[in-house]
Amino acid sequence: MWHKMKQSKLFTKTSKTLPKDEVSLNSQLLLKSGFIDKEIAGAYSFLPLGHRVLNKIINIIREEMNAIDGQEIMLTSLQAPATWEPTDRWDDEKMDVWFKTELKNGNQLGLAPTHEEPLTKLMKKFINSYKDLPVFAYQFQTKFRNETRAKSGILRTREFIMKDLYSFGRNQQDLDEYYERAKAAYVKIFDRLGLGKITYVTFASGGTFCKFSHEFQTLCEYGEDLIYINEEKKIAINREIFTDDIISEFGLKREDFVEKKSIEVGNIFKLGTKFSDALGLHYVAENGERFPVVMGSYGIGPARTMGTIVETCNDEKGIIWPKNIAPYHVHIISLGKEDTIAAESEKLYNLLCANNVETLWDDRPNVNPGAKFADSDLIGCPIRITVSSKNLENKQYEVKRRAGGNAEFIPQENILAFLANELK
RNA sequence: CGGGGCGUAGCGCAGUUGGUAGCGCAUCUGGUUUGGGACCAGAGGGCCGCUGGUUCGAGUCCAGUCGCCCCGACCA
Repeated sequence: MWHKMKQSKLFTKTSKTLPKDEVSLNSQLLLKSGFIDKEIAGAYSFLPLGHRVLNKIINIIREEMNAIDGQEIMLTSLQAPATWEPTDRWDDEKMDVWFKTELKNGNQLGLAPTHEEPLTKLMKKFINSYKDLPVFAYQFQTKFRNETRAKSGILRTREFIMKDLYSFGRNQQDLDEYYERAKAAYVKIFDRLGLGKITYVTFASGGTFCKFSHEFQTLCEYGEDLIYINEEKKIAINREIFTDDIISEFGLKREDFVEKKSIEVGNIFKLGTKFSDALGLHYVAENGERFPVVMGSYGIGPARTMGTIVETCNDEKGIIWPKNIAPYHVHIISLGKEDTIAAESEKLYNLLCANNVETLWDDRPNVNPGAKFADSDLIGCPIRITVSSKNLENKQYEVKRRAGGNAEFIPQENILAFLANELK
């Protein structure tokens, strides 16, 4: 990953105005700051700053998936009907979000909205014996869903990257064990992304093979989900299963819960043998008997998570990125046209870059201080360092945290130590 | 998919009873500025979403259509 950027070379620009019909805060802030661009309703492009943030989110998720023995793959989006017919999900009545097209020869083709079927089919080529199990595969891959109504900026789009991991085990115990590992990994991920304190693991509707699935719901007034929280017992329940029967299973009453709006940022689900039965994914056990593989699926939407972070981490001036996913750690602001300012700024820029501090340098010569500060607040890097003649005279750098607080004046020779402590 | 709103320069908007399109921001040139989105002077930029109709004449009136946003329904 590139660690440095001069703002004069950054092709995107910030904007003072917005398309009037952009209402969601995440799209307003991300469009204004030049992180993303809207192509059509429900389809956004990621520009240099936005792409960096998205990749940082992806990398954190990747590290945690690798830590629970996930093997990264990438499946194709192009899907033939035959793969989906065994589960009856080619039918538009059953799966109403298909984008369908056809080949030159007239054969039908769909753009995958999810990947259980093709991956189950793929695994038939590699899973034969109990010795091949358990196995875990995941990908960061583009999903296409023909939503009737795209909305809420990058929170609900028709094309989006999804991290989907699938587990393949010998039996329910394999599945249950891995499910708990995945749940713990998800908790860690949202913690590292800066959403830990406001993200709840909720009980959600299950399916044929288990009573509940779990969702990771981040509290947010702009969210489209409703969850019910009991802080005492650390229980949260999705609206769709918040019924008297289920509430009583937890030994609680309706009034023991607080209703909150939230955004679904992750979902883990026990699939059981639904797909392995339908597509014929079996293994031979030690005693020679054949069994269907027991599966689970585990999803996170990195772009939706990015939008959620913007929705929850901002002030009236712009975005306040958590340090782990900020596009750059430090934003250097050079004030004044003097040669010494430019030279001293460049010295600092090179020093930080050489020490792996990701740095954006506002080196634009003819931009007024007010505009530079406003841009810096909007873009939202965690640390701003102002280089001006006033500070240079005192051999200091002026440092300000985007999250708040007053500026601090750090002796020049201490700047690396200060940043190392600040960014650890 | 139902309901509502909106399409005029890159963005925000104005456009009178129908008479041949304008303002601010942004951009370009020159100059003056430089600690919280500067100022002056000049310049470029338009299929008025699209198609059809009414009319001597349509950004404006009528019909259709496409697109965008919001609410709802839907949403492993």
